[in-house]
Amino acid sequence: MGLTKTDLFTKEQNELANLAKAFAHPARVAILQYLLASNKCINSDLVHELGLAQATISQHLRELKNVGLIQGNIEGVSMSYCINPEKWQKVQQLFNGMFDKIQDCGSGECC
Amino acid sequence: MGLTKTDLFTKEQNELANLAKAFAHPARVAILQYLLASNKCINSDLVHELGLAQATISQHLRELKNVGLIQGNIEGVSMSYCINPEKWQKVQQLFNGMFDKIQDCGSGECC
DNA sequence: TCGTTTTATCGTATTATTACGATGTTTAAT
DNA sequence: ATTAAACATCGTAATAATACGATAAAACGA
Repeated sequence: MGLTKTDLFTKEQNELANLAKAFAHPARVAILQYLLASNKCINSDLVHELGLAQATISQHLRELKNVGLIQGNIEGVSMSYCINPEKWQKVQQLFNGMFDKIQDCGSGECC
Repeated sequence: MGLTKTDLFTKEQNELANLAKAFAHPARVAILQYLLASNKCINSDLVHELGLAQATISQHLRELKNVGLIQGNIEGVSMSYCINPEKWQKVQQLFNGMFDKIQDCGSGECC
């Protein structure tokens, strides 16, 4: 127990869940918002911006990179991160594909 | 340690993260998809549908209910669940508010 | 009333996540 | 060559999440 039974679910369900997991921490949301706002990609002055330890930020960045939401480029001494636009679009489509499936239920309650 | 420092982040960031957490498990994604497809709200024949134990399904349903994504109505012996349309719309807006902030970066790489 | 069905909750074992200090590596500047 | 700055990774402590058996409560039918 304590282990998610991924084999019970479809590829899409697991994929969606994994992507959602990337958004499921306020620090990662903050990092993504920071990247969205600054376009010009950033490294970890996120440490100063967010108030978390350097190792912690690095860990969150790795998770975002592992699901493909961001990408990193070496830039001299520092590591420059930015949103991966292709993946970002895919994520948007995947989530909206689910969001849009809601059916109109007249006025008020559905059940 | 091991405890998320919510006080470091904005209300919106924490809210988005909490909602994302609801989507961050394939069983909950599957439950939501099932509800979206059947509109006519369901109880736990999700147990047979998903292959998880009754207690586990109940736990996932409670989490979805706690964030407001679904609502439950007593219907005789059973409990009938359905999507909460108002919340669903809010979630969609919250996520798209973030998704849409991506800036066009010409062709190819952004950084 | 008695038994059945449905579901919520509790207790608990297992695994995952979060956070950070310490350490090592790489790059640039002096 | 030394020093400093920027990161990633390791190790680890603390906490959260996942899954399920067991149990209890509520509603209905026989």
